[in-house]
Order: sequence, then structure tokens, then C-alpha cells
Amino acid sequence: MNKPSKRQPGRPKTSDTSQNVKEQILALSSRLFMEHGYEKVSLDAIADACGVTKASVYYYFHNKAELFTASIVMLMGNVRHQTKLILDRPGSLPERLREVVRAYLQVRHSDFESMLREVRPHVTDEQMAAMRQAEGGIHELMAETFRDAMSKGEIGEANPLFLSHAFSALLMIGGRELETSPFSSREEAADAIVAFFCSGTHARDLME
Amino acid sequence: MNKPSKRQPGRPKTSDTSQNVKEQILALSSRLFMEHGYEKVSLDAIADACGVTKASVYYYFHNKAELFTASIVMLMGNVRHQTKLILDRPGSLPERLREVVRAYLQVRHSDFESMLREVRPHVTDEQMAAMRQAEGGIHELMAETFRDAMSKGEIGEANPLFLSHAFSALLMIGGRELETSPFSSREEAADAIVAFFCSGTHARDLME
Amino acid sequence: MNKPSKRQPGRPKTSDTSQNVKEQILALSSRLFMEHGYEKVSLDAIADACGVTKASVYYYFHNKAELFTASIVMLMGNVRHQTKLILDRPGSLPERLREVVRAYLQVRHSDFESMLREVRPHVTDEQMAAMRQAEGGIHELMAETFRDAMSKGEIGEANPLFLSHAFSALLMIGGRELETSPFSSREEAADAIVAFFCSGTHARDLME
Amino acid sequence: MNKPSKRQPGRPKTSDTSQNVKEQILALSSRLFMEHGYEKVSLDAIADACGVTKASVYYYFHNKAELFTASIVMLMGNVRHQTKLILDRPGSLPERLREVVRAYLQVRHSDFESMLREVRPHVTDEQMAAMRQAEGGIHELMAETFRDAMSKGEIGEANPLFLSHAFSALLMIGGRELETSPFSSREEAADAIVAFFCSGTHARDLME
DNA sequence: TATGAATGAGACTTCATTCAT
DNA sequence: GATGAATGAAGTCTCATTCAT
Repeated sequence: MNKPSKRQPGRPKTSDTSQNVKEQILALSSRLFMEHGYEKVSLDAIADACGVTKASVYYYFHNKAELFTASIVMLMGNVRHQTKLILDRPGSLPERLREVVRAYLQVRHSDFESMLREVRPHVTDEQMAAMRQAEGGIHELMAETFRDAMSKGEIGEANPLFLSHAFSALLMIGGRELETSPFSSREEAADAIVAFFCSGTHARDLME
Repeated sequence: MNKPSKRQPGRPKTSDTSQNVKEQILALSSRLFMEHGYEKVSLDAIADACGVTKASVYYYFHNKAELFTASIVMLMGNVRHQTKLILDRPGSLPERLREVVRAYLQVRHSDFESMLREVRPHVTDEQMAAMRQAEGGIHELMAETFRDAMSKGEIGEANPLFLSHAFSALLMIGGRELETSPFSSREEAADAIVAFFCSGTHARDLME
Repeated sequence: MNKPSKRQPGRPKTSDTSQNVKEQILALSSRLFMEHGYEKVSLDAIADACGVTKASVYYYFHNKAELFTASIVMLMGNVRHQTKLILDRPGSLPERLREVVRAYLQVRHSDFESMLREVRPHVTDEQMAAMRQAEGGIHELMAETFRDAMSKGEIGEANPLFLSHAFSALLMIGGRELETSPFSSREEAADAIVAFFCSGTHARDLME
Repeated sequence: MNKPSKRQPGRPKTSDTSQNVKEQILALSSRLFMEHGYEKVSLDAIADACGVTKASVYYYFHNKAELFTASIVMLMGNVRHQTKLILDRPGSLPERLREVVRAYLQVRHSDFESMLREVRPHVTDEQMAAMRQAEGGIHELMAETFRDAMSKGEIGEANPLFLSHAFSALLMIGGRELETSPFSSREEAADAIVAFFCSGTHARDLME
């Protein structure tokens, strides 16, 4: 029982630590989580994708839930930043929204709300709150934009937060498989989504 | 939960539980799948919920993917039927849509597209096609309704299939936790969703 | 991902179920636990010892703590039964106690109290209580015997439950490695223990 | 726990924490090992408790077994020293034993023999011998005391080493949880143990 | 002197699936 | 028609240990 078996554990002799392993784990795991969801992504898969061992991932993050939370928070921060860059450009609201949609459609992602429901049993209340806040940051940014547009008369009066939710919901239509989707290309999808977002169905009689 | 209560007066609903075990498995598993997703629902849980053994479930369905497919197809059929009943009533389009939204918001469900992506690795192409077709039935029904409304001038010209997708995407906003949701009640959510669906943001300048 | 790999899981084609697998798991695991303690005995080891798979053990017991509890309770029941058989024989108290000691010394066992402390974080309160009760049964049996002896004047007045604990504590001396032990044989150990139990150090001045 | 409190007047106890890290590791790890056993105490926990990193512990001790051995040897030396101080005081044997019992009952400890069996697979023969010798030192001290008492006629003739083992075995009764224990307080336990140690059960007929 | 980073081995547990009755 | 018993594969997590700085 004391005999050393063929290979001793421990840090390997040499390796070219590309630079920041923790950042890389976060970057890759966030992509995987967004694409496949929480449960489907195993720590083995993440470790493999990063070229390290499972135990190394656990060195940086105490458990899967913590890694997930960190991934999501970081990702949401990035998304918020990129979205802000686009929205700050000059141009009419529809023009800028179209750019946002185009940017979104390039990354494959599951429904964020579904994912949050999925991880609910695994994360602490603090972690849940952190993710909600990160998500809220994006909605806040969008809502601010809509509020601006309202004050300029670009769009009609409405609950800006609701508009943000509606916008993100419509975004998901564009991400669907071409097989099911009513569109034949990403561009077409982006145009249709924004057009609908701006004017809805043009219904004649507004309900009262 | 399985104990027969006092015995309700009148003709038994379906002929006691005994007769059609397969139907009951389908009914319960479809509920579970829609609420929690594919992977989270174990065959043990389904068997328990039905009061039978796991092996019995395998007697009726060759594997989990087949059970899932059958559940979804059946469920989609039911949804299509119920939706049709609502849409066939008299009244303006917004009025009827509001009824549809209210009906949807009463059942908790995950995003259907997310679920389809989740099961993709487990099902055969035929099963995938069957589920897509079942889903398509609902979209077809909705599209038909929109086509009608267009011909009557109730709403503006647009791709009816796209409108159906947009409608179902907006539906998901209403299902969110109150914590995150911009609404304070189901009723309010339903009204806001339909209002937005009909008129969008009232944007002034339509892009051309 | 759908391709069947070399070997399908499931029940193997044939096997000569010796008789009662659950009983055998209990029998073997109780032996292992008593000899090595809770943490040191892995479920792999138990499964191997029983000639079944780890998953089979989990079929009968939901988790390690439950298996441990069941093992201990069963074992304590057996010990109580065997001890009672010995104590019910005719003969003086010291004679019968010597038989009990000899029987104990044949099985290797760790300190029971240490083991209970070890499992404490893993078991529920109910499981803990069950094990305490099983242990208490043995102490109760011993205490009853001592009470009898007191009423007959065979031994002096004392707290019978304390005597039981003292007796079991002394038993552990006999189980020690010969290297450390002050005895050269099991027989000698048994005699010395009972002799000491009966008369202590023969101290002249009793403290008051 | 590491914060320097107000500053006690007088000469500092040992020369601040800085100087002798190795000693501190030994002191803390011995406490942890005695309280929880070998396997349950991880090197991470020890390092945390000492305010250093795991790697630092490895700087001083080649592996866990070596640290454990050193801890035990040191601890046993301390115990031997403290016990000797008590036994060298004036007074009758029972009086002095009672003091020893009281001192022991203040520190929580697992059964030492159980621990030795637990580490057996991890330590070398030399390490095992070292620990046995350290333990033997205490038994030798006790045995010497008993030998003295015999020569003075304070207690009857018996194997002094056996008496030492018996004494340490009885000590463990006092350490048990109050729930199981037949005593209601530490003092009561100490008195009962020593009383029993001196006179046993007062059995009438001594076996021959 | 001390440590941050990394790892192989192994532990417990879950689950879809199969076979014999 | 239904089920009890059994299993392989995979997943999360812990830990002693090692190396380079």
C-alpha cells in the first residue's frame, strides 16, 4: 500500500502556461454553459476544453455552481459592454437595434431564463442574486435606451423594462435552427425582428 | 397522493386507472418533462409518479427518448386542440389572443426550443421530425389565424409564420418569476403582451 | 452519441443468486465496518467482497450511511443474542463473564464509540438514535445481569449501567495487538480481564 | 484567532509566533489528529489552522504519515510529562489517580488504539515503532507507579503493565457523550472510574 | 523559507438500460 | 402485462503529493 505506482501525482515537470488559466477557464466554460446549459456541460468537458485536469478547475473554483455563477456574471458583463458600445453609436433606434440583433445572432445561446431555473437547486441565494443582478444590468441598459427614445418621441410611451424583456424574447427567434425558423438567413431574421419590435402587427383596433 | 379519495359521485372520468396505463404514463411524464426538462426527469421519478415500476415504463416505451417524443407529441396535440377552441370563439383578434395568453400562463413550462436542443443528442432523426411537426401544427394554426386577420384587414401584411413565432416568444415573458418580471400579476402580463404584440413600440420612423 | 458501445449495461444473462444478496451485503459490510471503521471501507470494497457491483449495493441501500446503520443494528442484534445465550447458562458470574470475553476476543473490532463519532456527520438523527438503541440493548442486557448478581449478593452494590460500560471498555484491552498487549495469549487476557473486573486493584484504603 | 489581543503584560510566552513554525504545526496538528483521527484531518485543514499553505507543511514534513508520527510522539511526550507531574505529588494512590482522570477528561480524544490501526497502512515500520514506544512511555510511567504502590502494600499484586492498560481503557468511559454515558457530570465520572479501578465489582467468590 | 499551481487516484452517487420470471 | 434485481458509464468532488519560483 506504500509502493509508488507507475506515476506519481503532482505538478508536471514543465508546461507553457499560456498566461492566465483562470480567465481561460471562465471564457471557455461560459461559452459551453450558454450553448448547452448547466447540467449538460460536465467538468470533464470543461477541463478537456481548457487543456487542464478536472482537479485544476477545482483549484480555481470550489464547485460547479461557483464556476457557473462566475461564468455567467463575467459573460453578462461582456455582453452589457458590447451592447453599450453598439447603442452609443449615432443613428436611429431601429438602426442601432438591428446592429444589436446581428451581434447576438452570432453566438449560439440557450434561453437564459430556462438556465436560471435549471441551476436554481444548485446555487446559493447569493449566487442567484449575483446572476440576476448581472442580467438586470443588461435590461437596465436597454431600458435606459428606450427611455431616451421615448423622451425624444422616437417611440411611444410604455414600460421600458417590459420593452427590454420583449426585445430579448424576440431575439431568441433568430437563434433557432433554420429548419424550424421562418427565415432563410440571419440578416433577414434581424430585419424582421426589429421591424416587428417597432410596429408589432399593425393591428387596427387597439383593445381598450 | 395515490390513495383513492372518498369516491366521487357520478360516472368515473375515464374508466378507473387500471385500463390505460400507457396513457397515464404519457400524461404524467409530459407534465414532468415540460416543467423540468429532459435530463432532470429520471425514469425513476416518472415511474414513481405513475405508481408503477421503472421496468413497466420500459414495457410500454423502448427508451427514454421514445417516451419523451411520445409525450411531447401528445402534449402538443392537446395544446393545439385547446388553442383552437379558444381561437374559434367570436371576438376581435386581440381579445382572443388575450385568452390564449391567459391559458398559457397557467401552466409552468420551460422554453420549448431549449428542450429540443437538449434532447437532440438522444433522439433519432425521425423522433426529432415528429416533435417538430407536432410543434409546427400549433404554429400552423396560429399562422392560419393571422392570415385570416390579414385578409380581413385586422392586422397589417406580414409573414404569418413569423408572427406565430414572435407570439410564442413573447409568451415566455409572462412565465417568468415575479421577482424578475416587470409585471405584478398574470393579468397585467397578459394585457401588456398582447398590446405589445399588436402595436410594438409605436416607432415613428419605420425603417425602409 | 447514440452508437451502442462494446457492452450494454443491464442485468447479466445468468447468475446463481446464492440466496439472499441483501443479507449477504449486510453480513460482509458489518464485518468490514467493525474491523476498519466507516471511512476506510469503500463501497467498492464492499461490492467486491460481495461479488456484486457498487450499483447493486445502492439498489438495496440508498447510501453509505444507511448501509452502515443497517449493518450496525443487525450486528448489535446478533451480539446481543449471542451474549444472552452465554449469560443464560448456569455458573457463577465470573465464569460466565469469562465466556463472554472469550467470544468477543475472537472477532476483531474497533472501538465502537470512536466509530459512532466518526459517522456522526454522515448519518441522520434517526439513524444515530437507531444505532444508540441497538448498542443500548446490549448494555441493558449486561446491566440486567449485574442487577441480578447484586440481588444475590454475588457482587457489591454499584450502578449496573456503569459496570456494563466498564466491562466493555476492558474488553478492548484484549483485542490489542500482541505486540503492545501485556498478554501472551487470548486465554490469559480473558482471565486477567475478568479477574480485574471482579476485584480491581485490591486497593487497601478506599477513598471517601 | 490569529489577531494579537490587547497584549498581555509580562514576558511573551514563547517568542512570538514567527520563530518556530514547525513547532506550531506540530502543536495544532496533534490536537486535530487526536480529536478527529488520521483520515478525517486533511492537510488543507492543518495548513489552514496554522495560517500557512499546504506546501509549507510539506516543507517541514515529507508526507502526512511523517507529520502524524511526529505529532503523536510529541503529544505523548507531553502527556507523559504532565502525568508524571501529577503522580509525583504527595497523596494516596486513589487521590492521585483521580487527578489524572480529571486532567484527561478535559481533552477530547479518540481511542488511541483505533487510531494506530487506522494509520497502519500509511506508516513505515519505523514510524509505527516510534509511536508505540511513545505510547509505551506512558504505560511504563503508570506501571512504575503501580509497582511502587504494590511494594508499599497499597494495592494487591498484579501485572503492573496490565493495570496501566486497564486504567487507560476505563478512562475512555468518561469521554463519552452525556447522552450515552451513565454519568451526569465529569466529576462524578472521575470518582466512579477510580472507585471501580480500585475495587472492581467487589465480587464475593474469586475464581481460582 | 515559503508558496501558487497542478495533478492522478479514488470516493460517493445517479441513471438509463437489460434480463429472467 | 408487470416487475425485481442487476449493471456499466458517467458525474461531482476530495485529497495527498509534486514542481518551479
